[in-house]
Amino acid sequence: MSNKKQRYHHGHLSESLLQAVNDIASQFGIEAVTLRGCAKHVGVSPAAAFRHFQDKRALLTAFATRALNQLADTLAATEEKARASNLDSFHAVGMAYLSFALENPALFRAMWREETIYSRDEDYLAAAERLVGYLKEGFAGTIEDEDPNDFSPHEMLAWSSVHGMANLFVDGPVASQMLQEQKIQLAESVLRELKSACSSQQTGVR
Amino acid sequence: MSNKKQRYHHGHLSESLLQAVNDIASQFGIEAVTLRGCAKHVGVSPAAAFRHFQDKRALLTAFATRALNQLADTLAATEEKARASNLDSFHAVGMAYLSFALENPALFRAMWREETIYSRDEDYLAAAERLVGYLKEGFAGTIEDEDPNDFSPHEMLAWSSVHGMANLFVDGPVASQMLQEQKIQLAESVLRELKSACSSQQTGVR
DNA sequence: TCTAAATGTAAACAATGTTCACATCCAATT
DNA sequence: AATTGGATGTGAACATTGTTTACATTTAGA
Repeated sequence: MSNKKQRYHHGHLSESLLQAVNDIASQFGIEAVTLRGCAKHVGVSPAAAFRHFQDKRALLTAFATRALNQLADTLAATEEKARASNLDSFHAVGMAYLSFALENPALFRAMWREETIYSRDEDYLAAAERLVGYLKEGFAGTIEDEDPNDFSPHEMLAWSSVHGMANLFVDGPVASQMLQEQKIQLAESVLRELKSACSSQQTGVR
Repeated sequence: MSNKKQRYHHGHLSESLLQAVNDIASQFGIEAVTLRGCAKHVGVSPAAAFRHFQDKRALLTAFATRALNQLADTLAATEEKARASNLDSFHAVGMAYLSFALENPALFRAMWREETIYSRDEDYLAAAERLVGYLKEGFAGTIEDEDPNDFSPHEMLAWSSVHGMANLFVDGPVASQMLQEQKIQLAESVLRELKSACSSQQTGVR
């Protein structure tokens, strides 16, 4: 009778539902995430989810938001560590971005999938803004930042490369034909090339 | 009484279904594509689709395959034209890739979405192989190609940048904050930076 | 012309997202 | 402490979707 499972109220349902999304998406892919599946995974009735999320789409939006924040956290920590250790923060941040995608493909896929989320959602937008900010900062460590409100070609090149490589490593023909180890090595080389490309004629860095 | 619509047999159903996917995906997004919706759009019963495609997933696979081939066609034509006109084929192919994504977001999104297709499908793999081949060729026009069976850092950098930029232009925060025109201009600049990065013979930085 | 294969239809099923009326719990006020 | 209102969870129901099955129609070739 003292079975914890029997409690009528869950306590942390919205949190647990997000965890369920993560578990299921990690194991079977985002397409396999189902509201009823998440509810069952948590041990709750399907309708309960609607007390915490307006929609399935809202749930996925929250999931994407959390993914963005998680990545931003990682990048922030990485940058700080690199800066403290006097290392190449550009390289470190780029590799952190890639590692995140490789280690959390489900999160990475969910982040920008605008068709399955409410991309106008306030929290989502804030998280996206924050991530973009960190990226600009992180890359600005080695790239001149002419206009902080706009993308310079160098900035765009840097982010595009890292983002594109992450995508190609997670989905696409490259993904299935290379081992994790090889991907990381290739990424290291590419980032070195990229850095020399981005820091070439740089005017001034603090 | 000679109403065409009344014919029992459609004639080009599989082709029409793919067109329906394109129409619906272009207008409402891939997530909105539904087997029944496609059938209705074509004026046929839902079950009819299963005479031509084993699955919804098989239909989407065929759609992705066609997208890959369409992009490969475009790139091939672009490269040939550029080469004939003695233009910068690297730049031309890169821009063609980006334009395709911008003009056909539905096709571009479908291409590599491994979770919604049978990525082991024979035709799909062949189309992917073909596209990758054209990319390597196109980029090989200005990039040294050490090993045609492997990605050199330069090749990977080139494809990653273009692919990443395309993704950021179609999905993500950049997508909604820039006009088509600005995107293209930025892409031009980035490609110029990229080319000087890729064509410089600086082997082994550091 | 006749028949078999190809192609389409209607009806049915399970799974999913979603809603609604009701049940249970928690916390603040009396 | 008892009460009560709001928050949270349940079960039943519904429309939609993917999919299968048995049957209907057409087409092509012997």
